Order: sequence, then C-alpha cells, then structure tokens
Amino acid sequence: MNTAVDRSLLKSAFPFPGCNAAGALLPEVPADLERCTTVARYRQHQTIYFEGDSADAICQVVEGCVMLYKLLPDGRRQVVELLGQGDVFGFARGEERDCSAETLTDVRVRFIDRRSAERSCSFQRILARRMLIQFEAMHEHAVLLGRKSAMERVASFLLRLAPDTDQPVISLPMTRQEIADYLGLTIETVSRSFSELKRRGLIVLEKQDRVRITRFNAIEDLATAC
Amino acid sequence: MNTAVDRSLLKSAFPFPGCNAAGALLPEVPADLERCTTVARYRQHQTIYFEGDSADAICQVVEGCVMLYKLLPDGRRQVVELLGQGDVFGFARGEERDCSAETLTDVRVRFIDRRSAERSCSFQRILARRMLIQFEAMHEHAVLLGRKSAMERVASFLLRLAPDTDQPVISLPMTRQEIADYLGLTIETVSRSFSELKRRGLIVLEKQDRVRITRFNAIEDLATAC
DNA sequence: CGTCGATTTGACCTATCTCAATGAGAGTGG
DNA sequence: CCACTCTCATTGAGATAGGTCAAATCGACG
Repeated sequence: MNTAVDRSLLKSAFPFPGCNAAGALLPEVPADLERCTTVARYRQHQTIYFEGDSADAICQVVEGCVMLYKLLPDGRRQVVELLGQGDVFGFARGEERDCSAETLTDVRVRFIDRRSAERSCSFQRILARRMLIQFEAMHEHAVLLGRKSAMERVASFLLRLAPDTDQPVISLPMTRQEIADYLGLTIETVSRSFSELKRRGLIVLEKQDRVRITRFNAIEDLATAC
Repeated sequence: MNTAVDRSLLKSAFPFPGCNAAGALLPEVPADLERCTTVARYRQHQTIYFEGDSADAICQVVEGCVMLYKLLPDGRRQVVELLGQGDVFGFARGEERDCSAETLTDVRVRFIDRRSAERSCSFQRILARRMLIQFEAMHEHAVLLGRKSAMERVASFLLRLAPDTDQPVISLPMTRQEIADYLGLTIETVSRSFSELKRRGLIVLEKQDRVRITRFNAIEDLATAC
C-alpha cells in the first residue's frame, strides 16, 4: 500500500481539499505500525475530539480537511491550524488534547495508538518531518494574526488556498464564520473584505463558496509576502 | 553527562531565563549524536541566524532565552516563538530557515548536524517530543494573537513568565518593543497596559525590567484562561 | 412559494494605533 | 560629582481600522 517513503515531503499543512487530489497519494505509515492503526470516516462539520478529551491516539488526515480550534470561556473561538492530506494532529504533551478537532469536509482519519507510535522509530521520523511543515505554517499564521490588516489576512488566505496561478478557482471548504475564526476577524469584516476585492475586480464570487481569482498579482501585492 | 532521558518532559517552550535554573538541568542529546554536536555561546541581543540562511544544523537552547521572529517587507515584525532551556529550533522544511533567531539573554546553543540528526532514531524521538510542547505553546499564542484584547495579552504574558504564585517577581528578558512584537501590539499599548495594571495595584514595576505580581488572581482573571 | 440559516450591507462606536512630546536610567567624559 | 547624551519607556491627543448591532438580501430546500 505504502510504496514510497518520501511522500512525507509533499507540501501540506495545506487545507484545500482538492490540492493533492490529482495524484490521489495516500499518506505514509510504516509497515510496523500498520496493525496499530484504524481509519475512520467523518462527514463534514463533525467533531473528531474536544479539547480536554484524553489523548490516546495520534491522528493523520488521509483525505479531506480538518481544523483545530480553541475556545475561550466566553465563547470566542480561534482556529489554530488548518490541516489537509497527510498532516498529523492530536498528539499532546500531557494526557489531554489541547484543542478541539472538527472536519471541514468529509474526511478519512487514520488513528495510530500513541504508545505504539512512540515506540516506532520510523513513525517518529515521519512525525518529526510532518511537524516541520506545520511549524512553518503556524509561524506564518502568527505573522498574519499579529501583524496583518484585515485585507492582508484575507488576501493571504486566498493565496494559501489557491493551488496555482493557472488554477485560480477556489472552493472554500469553510463558512464565513470559520474563515473569520481562522483569520482572527469577525464574520462581517471577512465579508466586507471579499466584497471590496470583488468591487476592485480582483476576484469573482462564482458562488458563495467558490472564488475565482482574476488578478493574481494584485492579490499577491495585497497579501504582503505570503 | 546525560543520565536521565525523561528530561525531555520538563516543561518548556517557557522563555523565562531562571525558570529551570534551580535544577540546572542540561537538556538531553543521545550519546550517538554527541560527536556531531557543537555548543556555542552568544551574548544578549545577538542574531543566531537570519530568515533565508541555509539550514544545515538543528539548534537546541542549552541555557538562556531565544526568540524567533519574521519580518514583513515594510519592517513590521512578529515574534513567533519564545524559547527557553531545552527547546529546539532551526529545523526547516526546505533548505532555508523560515525565520530569524535572536538571543534575549546570554545563551548557550547546541548545534546538531541536520543529516546526522535525521539518521538518529533517539534524537528524532526527543525532537518529536519537544515539538509537542512547542506546538501547544504556539496554539496558545495563536489564540492570544487572534482573539485577546491588549489587556488580556499582557496579563497572559505575565502569567506565562511568572514561575509560580509563590515566585511573583519576573525579570523581563525583553524590551517593550520585543514584548509588543510578541504580543502583536505596539510598544505604546504595552506600556499603557503595564501602567494600567500598576494603577489598579495588580503589579509593581520594581525596575523597568522587573515586575512583581501583587494580585495573582486578578491577573489570572484578566488573562481569560491562560 | 415560504422558511431558515448564512451572508451582506449600513451606521455607529471604541480599542488600539499613530504621531509627538516628555521622562527616566545608564554610561561617558570633563 | 555633575552635566550630557543616548536609548528606552511613558504619556497625551487625535485618527482609524475593525468591532458591534441591526436590517436587508440571498440561496438552499421542502
């Protein structure tokens, strides 16, 4: 099933559902862990686990998009990671999950028993390599949250989802509320930013959840170094 | 030199210089990597590397505090991680460092050759475990940047640095500018928040870089779930 | 066609930023 | 020991990006 190991080098921490679809590549799990592994299916907008749940299994996205978020006591929510094919999540320092995990699309998730995973050398290697990718994505996200304007955040977000210049149509797997919670904005500000981009002719909203980037360079300029 | 392995479980991603000083514990490197390892010293406010430098060695803080930051083209800066004893940094997805590393205090850094590290199973294990800790810190940081008010950010920051209720005096290893760049605020807002806390009697500024928390609970309330 | 949830738009408000001035502390040299 | 200077921090006054609240519009679905 898992032929090549370098699959772990695929770009990722990249939440767009179709982004890797072309190759339909399966993420890698070393043979010695195959038997400690389950794959489960989830529908869109289902919760995989909640913050505080006991963390006995490590998870990997086989297919689809997942978001990790944290809640403040008064209900404010921050999406802390967007995950796509191959990304790992659900490992924890202590015994509890430090944030909640919810699906953005229909998803297949592989669960790997935590103790077995800790024993498997090859899995540790894959895990560490994966985490690098997610580290960089989180650094970028911190810059976005700490230092970018609303417009810059939305533009950066679009670029993050735009597969390529020659693939300028994005199917947003997220509601405005989820986008807002990822970008540290309100739903109204996200909406106004989209409208402004539309007014300036940089994007076309083909459907509510379908964006065509018409002037890629202009979006790049707005994003201030994605 | 490295007797116990569980040292890697010590709390960390915790930037306060004196936080682990009591035990004077050295972070762990497996024996098989000892010879691929160098330890270097840096003075306060020295750059270890810049974003874009080639990433040929992984780094670990042996002693002191380090910050990782990214710059936007127009000079805006975001500090993306604060690191203390035992924390690892400088690994990269590609060939280049994704952010810059600068010392906050006098620092000792251990460099581990990247290729050797990738081959060492025990190091991968330590690395993965360390990264978990830093992951959680970064999630917390994203919540702070995306969803907390200025006051909440400053209160959370103080709690992060306060070793304990019975150790209420904090020596800030950072300038106001560095704090502002970590919290996603301006220097003025940080300063005003400190003044407000002082006015309300929750802290005393014994020196510019020395804060005594006088009403711990009140700070905790302000921080909104640290 | 009617209903319901999600999105967009408008009007207003406020937390934080910006710009500018003042103050405090550390180091230097007379 | 006392100016002098330099950097960093504080404070004030005014501007503004983005938040809040409320209303209008859209789109999917029965």
